[in-house]
Amino acid sequence: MFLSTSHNKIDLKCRVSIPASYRLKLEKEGEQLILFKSLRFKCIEGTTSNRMQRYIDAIDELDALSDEAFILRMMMADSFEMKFDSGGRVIIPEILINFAQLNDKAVFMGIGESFYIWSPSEYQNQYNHSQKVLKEKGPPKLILSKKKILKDINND
Amino acid sequence: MFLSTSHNKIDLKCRVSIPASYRLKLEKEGEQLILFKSLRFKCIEGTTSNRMQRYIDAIDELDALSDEAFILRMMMADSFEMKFDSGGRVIIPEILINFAQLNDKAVFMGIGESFYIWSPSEYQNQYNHSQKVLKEKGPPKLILSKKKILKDINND
DNA sequence: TATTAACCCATGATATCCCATATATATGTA
DNA sequence: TACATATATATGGGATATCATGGGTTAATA
Repeated sequence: MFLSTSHNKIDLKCRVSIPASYRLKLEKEGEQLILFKSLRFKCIEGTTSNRMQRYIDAIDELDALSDEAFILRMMMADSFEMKFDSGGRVIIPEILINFAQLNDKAVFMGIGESFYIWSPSEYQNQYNHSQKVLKEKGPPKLILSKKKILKDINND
Repeated sequence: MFLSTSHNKIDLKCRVSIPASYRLKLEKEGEQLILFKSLRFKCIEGTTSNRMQRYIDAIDELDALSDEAFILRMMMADSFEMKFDSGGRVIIPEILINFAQLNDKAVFMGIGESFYIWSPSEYQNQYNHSQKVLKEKGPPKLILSKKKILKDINND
């Protein structure tokens, strides 16, 4: 799983170290790293090639002319397979740098099956927002049982 | 997987570089590159010979006189097996150039199992449309199929 | 013979590789 | 606890390879 948060530097060649724990997960599973534009936030999302393959499979199951299929195709087009150098770094494509408005610092935020890469300021915004929601609404109820998760999924 | 987007030049000899990452995928799988008229959009579609073979197989399973079979056969008729030069370029057949209204620039858009080749202006239209849909409808709530997510949950 | 594809080599930009160094984390010892 | 040492991780920079592109020469075709 991709967990924990770290702040790494982006150098002049647009290289950035992927946190070692993330690399370890990828290596253990023999997976490639895919980076793409988040559909939800102004950040880059990272995940495994295996998971990306499942998005691709999902395209074939949709009406090819539907909006969903369209958005999925665009997501593929904004995705990149990363190569690591010997120091565990990747070069972030310019398109993604611009999209997430990254400069010289990147905040890695592990969220389980994938992770986000934020600019420090955008990360701070999101963090503040979540703290505010937490204060106003209280902590979310954790749904741990499978039965409840299934129910949620089927009610969406 | 065919991923990411790149804008390459079409030279006076109608040669264009196929993005290196696409070539790598084809090479790794020992596949030929097939180009054909998209059935849905005003663009060229590229895929592997293997996937094209599956289209061909699918025709045999259809009613031989059906419209579907007819359309698929038309697609075959306008399909071309590409040969690479030493620099990783192909010569795009004139029929396809005209169909997609290509001029001196081609936009390669990877969508997983295949990729599109657009004229810059048509690509821009498609891109704008997807951004509009994304803004209006938000990201698809559940992109992965329920079946697969249930499977994930039960495997955890 | 005219046209076009196939093949060859050149070039600038940029990614990749390699090695050195700094920083951080963990471990051992007093 | 405090400090020293070891290990792993992150970062910097220069050499090398690869990519996209241009252009010329030969081979096929019709």
